[in-house]
Amino acid sequence: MSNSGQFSFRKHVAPQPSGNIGKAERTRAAILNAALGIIWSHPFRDMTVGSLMAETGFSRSVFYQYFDDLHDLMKTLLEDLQVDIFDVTGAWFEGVGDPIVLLDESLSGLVTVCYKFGPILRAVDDAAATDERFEKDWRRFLGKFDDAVTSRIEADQQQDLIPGFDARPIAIALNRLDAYTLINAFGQRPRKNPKPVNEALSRIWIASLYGSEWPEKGSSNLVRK
Amino acid sequence: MSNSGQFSFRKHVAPQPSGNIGKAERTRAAILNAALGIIWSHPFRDMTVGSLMAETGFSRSVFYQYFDDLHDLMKTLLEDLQVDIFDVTGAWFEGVGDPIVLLDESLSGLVTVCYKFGPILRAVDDAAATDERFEKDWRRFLGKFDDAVTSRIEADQQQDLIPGFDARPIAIALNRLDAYTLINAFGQRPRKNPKPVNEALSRIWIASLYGSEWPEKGSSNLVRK
DNA sequence: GTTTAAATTGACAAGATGTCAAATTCTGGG
DNA sequence: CCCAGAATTTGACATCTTGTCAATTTAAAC
Repeated sequence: MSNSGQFSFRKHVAPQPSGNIGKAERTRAAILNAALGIIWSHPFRDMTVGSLMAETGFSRSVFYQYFDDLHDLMKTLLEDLQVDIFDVTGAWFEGVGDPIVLLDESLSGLVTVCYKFGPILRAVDDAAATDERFEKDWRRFLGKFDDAVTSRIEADQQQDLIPGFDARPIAIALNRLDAYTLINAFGQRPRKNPKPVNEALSRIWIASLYGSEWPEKGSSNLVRK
Repeated sequence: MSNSGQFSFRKHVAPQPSGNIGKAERTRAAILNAALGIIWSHPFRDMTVGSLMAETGFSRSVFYQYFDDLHDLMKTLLEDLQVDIFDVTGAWFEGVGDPIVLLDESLSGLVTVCYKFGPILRAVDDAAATDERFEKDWRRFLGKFDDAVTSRIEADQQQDLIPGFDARPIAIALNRLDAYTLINAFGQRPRKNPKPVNEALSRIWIASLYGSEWPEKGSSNLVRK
């Protein structure tokens, strides 16, 4: 899905013995494209195998030749999304340079990708609610980020760039912040303006991790009146 | 749902002309209790009208005498939850006293309630994915918090307790942080330990809103090596 | 061109939903 | 105590969606 939106699934088209492209691969790609088309303008709950295959012109049973069910199809979409997202957020995770600058870069990359693929992200989350196996896939996806963020925080803590709190709960919380703020903002059209979203996420991440001064509970200078 | 868990739906039981309780009310309550019982140990997707009514001993069609569909039932559960949550988070919203202390109180109240009713919260979110009308209810619910938090932030900004950023995007982001961190932690058993969750949320909210020192991008004292 | 494997189809059984008319059970007035 | 009317409950039905299968059509290799 590194291409720009709805159509053409080069990624899924395996090379053919001859220079030609197999019918099967073309059919599979057509189904995936039809799915994207639906997801872009309708919630996941409105996509049935029937409505999906109607878009393609093939009969309904063809679907089952290529996918186990709709959630299996969503898994493919999620895998593509995962590549794009890890690509674009790599900077901070690798961590060479000013961590605040890197974090800012990673977040704005994330916002850009999710702005582009917001409806897919939303469909993935919706689909996870209705299928046990796919829910696990979605959790695994989020879990990878939880691990990566936890590691990054712990590394920076060892250098005293980040105060020494329990990293994992914060990592989990910040990832849920991202995922659901982005789904809320870009999950359906009309999508919100990405700028304020980006600023909000940056502010919260940076304040939580690198904001150096920690007000004490009851610190007098913050008491009203 | 101010009572402690699965059973007894006094709230839904209307007073009777005579001291007695109508059969209808009892049936309705039995259905709601059965729903809670299911939600506590199974994901929402496994609850069908059939499985639900099997628990009650009534026939499946009785369900439709009392609710339009499962989402209509979930709406009732959400409404109860909403009361409990607004109850317990009121402190910071009203805002008389040290705002950091108040915020901390509100958050720990929220954690307590969600620890108690986590599976319901999760079921509500899952249910929202499968029904248009109920999704709107869930959004309205979150929206009320978005409004309340935005107001509170703006009020504190006017007193220079909080820096003058665009309040609404931050409010939305922080509410998604809460909702989905809590669903993740307490939405299914075994629930996580509430203490670290509470600490993580407090840290993030307080740092984002009242953390006074804001590191600049590229500030040299944070560059590695 | 024929053969063999892949791709596609239509028909089917199972499970869930929401509706309805009919049957049963309550309730209050005589 | 009994009965009429209302409230409650039931079983059967039509519809939709899903996933499977055997049969048929189409494409590729020899």
